[in-house]
Amino acid sequence: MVSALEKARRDPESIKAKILAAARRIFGVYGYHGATIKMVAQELGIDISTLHYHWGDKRDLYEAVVLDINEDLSQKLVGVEKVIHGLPLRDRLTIAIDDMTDYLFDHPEISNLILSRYFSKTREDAGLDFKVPEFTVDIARSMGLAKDRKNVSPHVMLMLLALMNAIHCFISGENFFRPIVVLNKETYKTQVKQALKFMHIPAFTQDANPTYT
Amino acid sequence: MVSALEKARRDPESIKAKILAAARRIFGVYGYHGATIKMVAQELGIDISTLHYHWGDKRDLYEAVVLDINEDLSQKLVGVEKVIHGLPLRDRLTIAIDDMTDYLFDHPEISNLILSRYFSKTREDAGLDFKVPEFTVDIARSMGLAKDRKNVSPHVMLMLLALMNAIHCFISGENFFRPIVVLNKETYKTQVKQALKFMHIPAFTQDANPTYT
DNA sequence: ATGGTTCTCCATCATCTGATTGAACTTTGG
DNA sequence: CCAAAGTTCAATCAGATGATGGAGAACCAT
Repeated sequence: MVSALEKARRDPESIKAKILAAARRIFGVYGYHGATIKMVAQELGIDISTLHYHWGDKRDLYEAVVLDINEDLSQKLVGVEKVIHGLPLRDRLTIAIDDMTDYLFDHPEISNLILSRYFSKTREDAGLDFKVPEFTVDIARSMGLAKDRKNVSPHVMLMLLALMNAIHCFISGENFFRPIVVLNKETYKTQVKQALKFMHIPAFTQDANPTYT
Repeated sequence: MVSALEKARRDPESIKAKILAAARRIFGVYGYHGATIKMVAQELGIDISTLHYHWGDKRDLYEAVVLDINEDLSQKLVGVEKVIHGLPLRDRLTIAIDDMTDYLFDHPEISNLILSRYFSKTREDAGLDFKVPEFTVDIARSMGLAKDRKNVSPHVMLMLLALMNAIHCFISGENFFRPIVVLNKETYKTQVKQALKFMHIPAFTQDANPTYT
C-alpha cells in the first residue's frame, strides 16, 4: 500500500504533489484555521471537490503537509550531517548554520509551519506526530555535542532549540524585521547568518559550564 | 472621549476588563482565526451578544487585545529601563533578561500573541499598528547599545531581535520544549534564563566587530 | 415609586466553510 | 473500439460562526 503522501513525493509533477505544495504555502502563511481549502484550490485553479478527491478532508491534507515537511527537514539534516562529519566543532557549526539558513530561506513555509505549530493550538489537536523535537536531538549528536542521543544535557538542549528557533524566527519574521533594520533581501540574509554565527558559535565553544546564575 | 480599552484598563474588575483578559488568553492560545468569540464568552459564562455589546465585532476585540499588550509591554520595558539605568552593560543585560523572562512567564499570552502576529497572516490584514519593533529600538537605546534611536547598527538590531524572540519562543513553546529537556516547570524557567544569559550576554559584550563571515 | 439608562440574553439571520453527490469528461487496458 | 477506472466540476447540504434586534432584567437618580 502506497500512501497518497508517498505518491506525491515520488512524482512532483502529479496533481497530488501540486496540491501538497500549494497547501504547504497556504497553511504556512495563514496557519491551519486561517487557511481554507478554497484558497488552496484557487491557487491551482481547480475545484474544491477535486482537492477532496485527492487528499480527503482538510485535516488529512494538513497532516500530509506536516509529514511532508518532517521528511524534507529530516533529509536536509542528514545531508548537513554528512558534510560536516569529522570537522572541528567551530567549522561544523559554521557550515551547519550557513547551510540550514540558506535552505530555510529558500523554503520559508517550513519555518512558518514549524513556528505556527509550536505556538498556536489547533482546536482539534489530536496526536499528530511532530518530529522536530527529535531532530533537535539528532542535531546534538551529529554536532558532536553529546556522546549519545540519550545523554544530552538540558543546557545544550536549550541552546540547540534556541539556535533552531532563531533561524526560523528570522526567516518567518522577515517581513517584520527587515523594514526595521532597513536592509535589502540579500543583505538581510547575509547579516542574519552573521548574527546567528556571532551569537551562537561562542555559546557552544566557550566553557560548557555556564557561570550566569 | 474615553475609549473602551482605556475604561477596561482603568477598572480591572469591570466586565470590559474581564472580557479583554479572557480574549487575551483565547487569542493567545488559538490565534485570531483559531479563536472564536464563543470561546471567549463561554470562558466568562456570558452570552455572545453581551460580548458584542461591550467590544463590537471580533476584529475590534482583537485590536483591543493587541493594543492592550502593546501598552503592557511598553510599561514593563520602561520599568526595566529605570531599574538598570546607570549599571554596567553586563549587569544591565543580566537584570533585563531575568526581569523580562520572569514577567513573560507570568503572562505567556503576551509572547503567544506577539509570535502569532509575527508569523501568520490574518486574511483581512489591515494596518494594525504593532509597536513591538519600535520597542526593540527603545531597548537598544536604554541598554546603551546605541547612542541615539536613529543610529543602531543592523548587527546590534538583529541581536536584540534574536534575544527578544528567544525569550518569547521559550515561553510560548514551553509545552513543546519542556518534555524534551525533561525538567519541571520551575527548573525549566531557571535553565531557560541561564541559557539566555549564557548565549546572549557574551554576544553583546564581546568585540562588536563580528569576524564570522 | 418611576422614568430612564445600562446591561443581559434568547431568537434569529446571513455568510462562510468543509464536505458530499452525481453527472460528465478523460484516460487506460484489453 | 469499448468498457472500466480514474478524474473533474457544478450543485447542493450541513454545520459553525459572526453579527443583529428586541424583549426583559438590573441599576440608578430623582
